[in-house]
Amino acid sequence: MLRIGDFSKLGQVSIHTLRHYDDIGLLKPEHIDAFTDYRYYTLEQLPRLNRILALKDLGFSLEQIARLIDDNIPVEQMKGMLRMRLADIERQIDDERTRLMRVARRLTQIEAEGKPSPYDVTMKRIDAVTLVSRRALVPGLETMARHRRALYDAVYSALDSGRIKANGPEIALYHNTEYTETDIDTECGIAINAKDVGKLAPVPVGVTTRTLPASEETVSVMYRGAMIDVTQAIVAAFSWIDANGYECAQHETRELHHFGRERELATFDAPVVLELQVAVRPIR
Amino acid sequence: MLRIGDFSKLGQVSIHTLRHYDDIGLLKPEHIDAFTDYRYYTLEQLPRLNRILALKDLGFSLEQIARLIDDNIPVEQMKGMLRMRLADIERQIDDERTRLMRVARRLTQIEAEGKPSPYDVTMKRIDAVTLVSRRALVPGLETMARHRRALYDAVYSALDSGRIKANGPEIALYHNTEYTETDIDTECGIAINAKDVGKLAPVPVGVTTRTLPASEETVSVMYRGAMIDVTQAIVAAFSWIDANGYECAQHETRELHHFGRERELATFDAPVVLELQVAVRPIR
DNA sequence: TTGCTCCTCACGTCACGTGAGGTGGC
DNA sequence: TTGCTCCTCACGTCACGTGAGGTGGC
Repeated sequence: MLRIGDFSKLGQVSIHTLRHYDDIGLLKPEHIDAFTDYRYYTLEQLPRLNRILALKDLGFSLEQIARLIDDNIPVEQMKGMLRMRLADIERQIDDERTRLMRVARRLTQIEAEGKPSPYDVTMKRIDAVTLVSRRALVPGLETMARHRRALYDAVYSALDSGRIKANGPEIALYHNTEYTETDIDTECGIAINAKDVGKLAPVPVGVTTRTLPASEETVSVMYRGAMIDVTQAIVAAFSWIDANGYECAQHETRELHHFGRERELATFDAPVVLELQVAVRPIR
Repeated sequence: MLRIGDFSKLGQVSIHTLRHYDDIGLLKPEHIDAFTDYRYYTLEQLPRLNRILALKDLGFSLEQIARLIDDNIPVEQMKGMLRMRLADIERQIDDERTRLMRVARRLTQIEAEGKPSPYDVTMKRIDAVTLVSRRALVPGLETMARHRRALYDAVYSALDSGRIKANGPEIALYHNTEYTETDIDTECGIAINAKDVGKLAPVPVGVTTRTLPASEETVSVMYRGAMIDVTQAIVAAFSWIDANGYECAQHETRELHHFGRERELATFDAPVVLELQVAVRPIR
């Protein structure tokens, strides 16, 4: 009979670990002294301890190990658990590789620009939204504010005449596939509850209703500053997408006006908080 | 001002998470109502939340994130933390790949033999040991027991004449580089305390003292059964080494007699518990 | 008034590590 | 008798999740 200290040396585990395995019933000492409560192990228990450690090495939890060891489980089930483990590890390696790319990209960004980017990119899931909107080609940046005011006016008048309430922030969409400062294909809209679509009376010319699809993988950037400088954040988002092995899944960038209504801004220089979203997918 | 529920929707985090970030001081609400204790956030806090989430995506702990965000830390330090993170992730991917190999190997082993192997392989670190031993070429398995008895007799008589106590189990070493059943190059020894080397009087012919080096990466297999069948466990160990991308670092297999003294065994069929150890290194 | 939202404990997760305070064995 | 080994609580880790039980706001 071995005392816990000797058994722990043979097995290369801490005494505390052995006590823990006793507590959870994974490896009970062969005998416990009734007076001293000393735990006594036998040499024959060493292979069991080794089996536990070997399975722990493979990444199984102690609960899984208990199942793999105690019931002499059927071979098929054992194989099943190993296959699950394989899949888990593969997924985890994939995740870590993604992480690696992101960290590396952040590092090269700092090295290139000398300071960390003010734009932090995250990934989200987004739900589908029912959008009432109007779209137009804006000839240039100078006339942007005026054009968009007209677009939003049309959208809001459609909502008002149907007595429909907005169901989220304003959403502006940019449809150009490349960065441009002329002929900007812009859509201004607002989300409504899908059940309210029927309430829409005859709408102003050019106003349409459609559903923007949900997107499992969406790149999101929070922007805080003047409306007029938002292109910086758009550039940051696309450079992130490019550097991290993604591509656009839909050819549009969404701009969510968390700050409120664009029409109520004094100028395009006023500070706002908005969110850019681009639906993406991994390249191949 | 946004209530916690609205802020949590904008940021795509749970309310509980926001409360947690408040508790640890990572993201304090802009205002807390003195009567209701309601937390109120502002839109301007959204970019900070996003930065937290982005850094969490990179795998930083909340404590690290607090440092990366709060003090406007020097760029060099920021780069340093990113490089550390890179190294951590790379090491983790390596670990997972090792794990993957082990799980895969276990699966193919079961598929090949129809049942799980009775031998569980683990990796250990082992310390250097000072060994008093005698070595001989054993012509065949039939005479193994007799030859080894003679070897151990010589070793024990050396210890006895120097009044030295053993400092661990008996260790038998197999020096053959390949599996063989004839001319087995066998060494039988016992560990002593390094300080006792001087006490050794003139020793029997063939008995020598040397230090077995420590080994960071050692493959270990616990064996329980008859001495005579131990070759099965040796084969299992070497097949594991081969399948998991390792090679032997020293051309010897150690056999640790945890069960006691080989001389006191009635026969080589008696059940014993022993451990096989092979020092290894990753290939390339 | 009825839901809805928010609040503060408090415990659980996972596999132990780290003391605190005390006792048996040689 | 003195170290050494062992014992049982009990709390800490990490980033929250999950109730319990209660209250403010429209």
